[in-house]
Amino acid sequence: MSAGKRNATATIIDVADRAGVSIKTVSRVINDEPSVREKTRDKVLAAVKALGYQRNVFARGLRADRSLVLGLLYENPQGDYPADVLHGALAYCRLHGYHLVVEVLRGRNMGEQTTRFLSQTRLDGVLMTPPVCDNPAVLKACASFGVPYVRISPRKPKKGEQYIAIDDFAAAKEVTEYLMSLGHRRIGLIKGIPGHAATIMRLAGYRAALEKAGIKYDEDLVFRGDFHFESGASGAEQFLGLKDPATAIFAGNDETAAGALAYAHEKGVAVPGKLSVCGFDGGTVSKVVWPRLTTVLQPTRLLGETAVSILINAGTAPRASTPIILPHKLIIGLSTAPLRA
Amino acid sequence: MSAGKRNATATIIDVADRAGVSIKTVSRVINDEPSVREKTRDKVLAAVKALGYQRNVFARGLRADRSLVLGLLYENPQGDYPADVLHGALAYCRLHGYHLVVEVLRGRNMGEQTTRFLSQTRLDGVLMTPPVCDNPAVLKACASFGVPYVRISPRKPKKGEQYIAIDDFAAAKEVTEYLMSLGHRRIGLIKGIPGHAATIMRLAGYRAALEKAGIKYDEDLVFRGDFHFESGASGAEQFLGLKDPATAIFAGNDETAAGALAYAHEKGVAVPGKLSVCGFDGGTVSKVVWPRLTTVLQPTRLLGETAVSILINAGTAPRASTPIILPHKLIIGLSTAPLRA
DNA sequence: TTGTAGAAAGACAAGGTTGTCATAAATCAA
DNA sequence: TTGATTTATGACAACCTTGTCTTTCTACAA
Repeated sequence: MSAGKRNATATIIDVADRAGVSIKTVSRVINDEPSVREKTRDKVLAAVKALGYQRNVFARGLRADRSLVLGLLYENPQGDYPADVLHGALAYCRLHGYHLVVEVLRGRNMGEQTTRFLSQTRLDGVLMTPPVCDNPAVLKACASFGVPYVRISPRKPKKGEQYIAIDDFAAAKEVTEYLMSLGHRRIGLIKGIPGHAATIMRLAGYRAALEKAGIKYDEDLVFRGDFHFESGASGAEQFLGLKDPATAIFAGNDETAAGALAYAHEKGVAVPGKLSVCGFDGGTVSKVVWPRLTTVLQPTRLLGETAVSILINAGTAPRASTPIILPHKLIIGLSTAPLRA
Repeated sequence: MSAGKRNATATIIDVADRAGVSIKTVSRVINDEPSVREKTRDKVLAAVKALGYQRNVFARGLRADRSLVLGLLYENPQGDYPADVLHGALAYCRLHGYHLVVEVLRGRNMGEQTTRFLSQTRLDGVLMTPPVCDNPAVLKACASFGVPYVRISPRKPKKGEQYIAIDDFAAAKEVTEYLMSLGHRRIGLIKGIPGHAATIMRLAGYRAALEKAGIKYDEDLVFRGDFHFESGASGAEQFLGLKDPATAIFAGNDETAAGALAYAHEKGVAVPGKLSVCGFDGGTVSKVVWPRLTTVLQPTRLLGETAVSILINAGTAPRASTPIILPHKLIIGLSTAPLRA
């Protein structure tokens, strides 16, 4: 605790006095502007160091209309995904002198929430994860404030927009093909929340893999989940109760897979002996369950880092309008095994 | 993306012009100061609304030396704990017009990192979780900036300091007593990272419970863990390999418990049939493993909320110097069962 | 009516920085 | 050396609020 008046920090004027130059020259040195003699620069830097001078962010922000602060918007605060994005973003921010303020958007009026958020903090940019990044009101709010944003895994990328994503389609196809390579033909898919880009693309990848292998798409083997544990158990229940039951389950994410796993344990169905289970995400959940999950490792931290790098370099770098697709990786765990006849 | 100039927002001058009053009067209305006629207030508010005026945070911060921004410092970005604290804090912040900027401190020079952080962002307060909150350099840095802070579960509370914590001692005692009530006498304890307040207090609670029950403290039944999955497996290995093996394991946290669980599954030791396992935290991990863990639910979000409330009310409320101990709760899962002879 | 107290409103400065423009110094060519 | 050109530096305004102090208005008592 210990309240108390903020320490009087040295101002640019103090530095100028001590260095025997004008404040403008100090400003030039601090901002790495040209037209400063080396000798002068040294004098100023010495004074800065001696006084422990730190630029006042408010004054700077007021004058320059730049805050050096970015925002991170997301909806669901649970799980590793948002936290990892946050920490990736944070790491890159720190490296470049930026800071990050986070905001969780909830409920119906996300547009208003965004407006309030943006008007209260003058952010230099915003990054957002699904499903917030697919909310038109949120995007509109950003646009109306003229705040640049980068979307992570958006559902419908706008033309010319630079966004970041992984190839959910390819990843899901890989998983499905991997399961088929183990001999599985009856593969149950537990979908994620309807409408999510990930849900849609992963379903498409799953279907593409089946089709390529000449396996007929069976609606009984698709369960409408919600990325949560319980839906994994429900999905497993459906798939295992079929006349021709599934021998493998591809869950929408790790948590769902954990649910399926738990149901199997409950019913005495051996994993991976009688049932193979795959997850998606590669976070903590996939590592703490038993048996350790076969899953797709998303480069979640990297998503955050890259998003921030785009925002920060938006001004300088020539704006490439290509999406950045980051690599995923199929992690073979202990929850999948060859089908036994 | 869509870079571009920030939208020209209305200033206080515009509002004053439109309302036909001076800027100072507008300022008074905005800040809910007295001495404004109701009629005038209405005029001003109408103008504010019409123009969509939003106070410029930089100008305000520059003049008032208050940022309405709080900081959250922590070290280990993994797991539910920091994320939950963050979201609790965030919720309270939003309710009171504050924002939250997060910073992860890593490595040796946390003091310097804190100094840099504080000088770059003019925070109105800082909250921190263990083990950052026990780092003297960090505390010193905060003090030298005159930034008030609240520590969550500090190891050695300073006299008169208002901090927040749960009663780790009592919680650990409860867990141990619960296990003993099931008939267990050989209870292995997997400790957390040495030096952490939680580690120390939980060990003490464990010992106190044993002592009270007249059970001799056995060093073979204490394993030095680190709050991670692997140490759970190692601990279980040690305990189950004893001549007189443990029949129950009390892990330092849920992740460690998951490790113990996995080891047991691996070796075919039935849980809870042959071995009971308890965790600590009550987060996602405890719910996704099978069987669902018996654990201690920490009010993690509430810790964050309460910490922020203390910071925000520090100026106004009469500063109570009592620590705030938030309630924990023993959650009986499916990973514990009576000892079978 | 006059005087007075208190409430309401305003004028002005200050806060620390950066942008614009002007000036001083250094460099170079003739 | 002189004049022209480039480079380095400085003076000053502007950014948008809020704090201090002053002025105006209102209400009420004498």
